[in-house]
Amino acid sequence: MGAPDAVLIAGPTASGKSALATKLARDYGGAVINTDALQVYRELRVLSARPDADEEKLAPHYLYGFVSAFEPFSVGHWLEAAKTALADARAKGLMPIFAGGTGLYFAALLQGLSPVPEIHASIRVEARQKLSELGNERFHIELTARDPVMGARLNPGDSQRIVRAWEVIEATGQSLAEWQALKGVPALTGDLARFVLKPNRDWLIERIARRFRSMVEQGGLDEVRALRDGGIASDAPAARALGVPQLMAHLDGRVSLEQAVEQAIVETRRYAKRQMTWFRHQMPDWSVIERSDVGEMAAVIERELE
RNA sequence: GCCUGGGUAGCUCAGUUGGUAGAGCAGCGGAUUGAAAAUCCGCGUGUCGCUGGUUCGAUUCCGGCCCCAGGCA
Repeated sequence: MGAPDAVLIAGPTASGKSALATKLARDYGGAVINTDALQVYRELRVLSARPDADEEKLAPHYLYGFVSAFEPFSVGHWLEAAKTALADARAKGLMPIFAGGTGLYFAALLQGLSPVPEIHASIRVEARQKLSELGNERFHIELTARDPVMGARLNPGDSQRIVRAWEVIEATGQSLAEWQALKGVPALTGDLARFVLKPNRDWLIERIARRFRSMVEQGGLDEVRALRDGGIASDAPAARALGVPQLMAHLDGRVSLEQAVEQAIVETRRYAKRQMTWFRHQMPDWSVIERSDVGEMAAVIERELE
């Protein structure tokens, strides 16, 4: 069947995606393109488990640590950057290998995003202020009055989505439901080899705990301290990265380091569970790889690519 | 050895004047369209230490045994 136009590797946190992607990139003359929402942040090398300089030397890497944790960032920004990276890799004759754990980013890549206009920052701020003034229940009632479809679709507790729905109808005069009914344009098409890693759960749980402890030993606290010194907003995406709120609480003297570490490990486990739910239901036709050794995973993929 | 307290969900515990039990945390399942490592929705998963007795019925009452913690020797 020959080489595919691109390889996609999705997997839960700590499943060994990066090492696998790098190995494949070396074996096939490819480039690794980050498909993870947090590994884009420059300031979070350790805590986001970003490949280090040595690993990046083994093969070309795109979209790792390329934005500031203090700047606004979202799927849309990532998708634009991914298109550029994809074109660049192809121009250099490198096989694009998308690797990461963010299901939404893969969805955006493969299906595109609905063409919702950019919402001005002032409206976004206003929406959030309104939510905190009114509280979820009343905010949701108000949203429903203006946008019955989204009001019915969303749960009042779902702060992130009710705010989004509100700001969209406020800024565009149209329901987010109408916008989302307009399909996006896929950014990546062609012959795609798609794989989702599904490690043994006990193995993954063990690895998550071990990895987080080593992150703390390798400077994780310093990264959090830097974010804090920089005055990062507590609702900024990078401030919500796994481990950051917990270590921040420790730096503020509210919990012991051990408590912070344990809590961060629990949160990471939950995240892995959510990721696996996404992969199971949103990516039903991807090839599942149940091995967890990098060499074995690569062998499975290489066999499929023959 | 004796005394006291305790053995109930993965953990910490509550409770049943006798009708096979429920909270928190953990866990499990699900949703997911521009902050997604986010945000949200749903679900108790159990030899009530073991063993006899009383009883229509025992996790609950009584006896014996085992285990844990503390105290006295």
